[in-house]
Amino acid sequence: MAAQEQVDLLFHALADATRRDIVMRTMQGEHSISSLARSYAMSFAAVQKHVALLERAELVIKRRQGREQLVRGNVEAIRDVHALLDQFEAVWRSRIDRFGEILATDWNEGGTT
Amino acid sequence: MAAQEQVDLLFHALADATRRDIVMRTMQGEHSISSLARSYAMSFAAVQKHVALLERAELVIKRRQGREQLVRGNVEAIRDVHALLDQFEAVWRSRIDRFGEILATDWNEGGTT
DNA sequence: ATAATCTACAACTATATGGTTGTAGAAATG
DNA sequence: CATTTCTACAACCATATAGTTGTAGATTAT
Repeated sequence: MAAQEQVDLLFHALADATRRDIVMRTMQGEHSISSLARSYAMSFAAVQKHVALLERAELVIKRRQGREQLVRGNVEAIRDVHALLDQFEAVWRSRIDRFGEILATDWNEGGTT
Repeated sequence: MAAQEQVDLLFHALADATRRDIVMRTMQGEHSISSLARSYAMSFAAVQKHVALLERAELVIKRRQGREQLVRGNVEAIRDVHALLDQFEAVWRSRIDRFGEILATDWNEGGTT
């Protein structure tokens, strides 16, 4: 899969509150799909679809233990997204540097809100 | 709009290569919708839809200048996404701290790759 | 004044997505 | 061994999305 498609998938996977919650829970510790499914007001199959999408986005990793699949969050993928956002910010910063807009530094840049 | 819906929108807006490119270009400097549209192999109306979605996600800001709308990137929204990702990483870190897995610290944590 | 450019949106189409129900196999439990 | 639990996926439906074409008004250029 091309890099851009993987990036599409990463952001798309996080564009849903249920999936974000699954990632958050599995960052804390491993969960089976059934135990995850018990937390959401939707069918088991729906949760399973969410987990499958998260796996394709490499935001979670599954490992089988007997009849159960245990799911754990993958912090490396979060760091990948982080790095992409850093690129956006770097472009914005280079714009300020280029124009040398002194007023720009008055924009609460990284400061108090 | 609820906070979670806005987060959905933010990640969804970034889940498309064309929209990411629009954000990147407008982080560098203001562009009219027409000048943006000339960069992509799709209709003007399609690009306009993308810009509208980015505006709803607050990733870009529009200002009218005569008959043109000038679009500029909004780094604050990028920082909002950043902060969300930091929360995921914080949860992952607290898991490591809780278990006190010494081996975990050998995982190139924040170090050389 | 007229033509060109820019923008906005409606209506449409094809595809993708989110969730459900149903079926079925593997493993754990009693 | 029988039952229960867990998982995987197909087929379906309703809704959302991505892009197109067409129409129209506002602004700028000639």
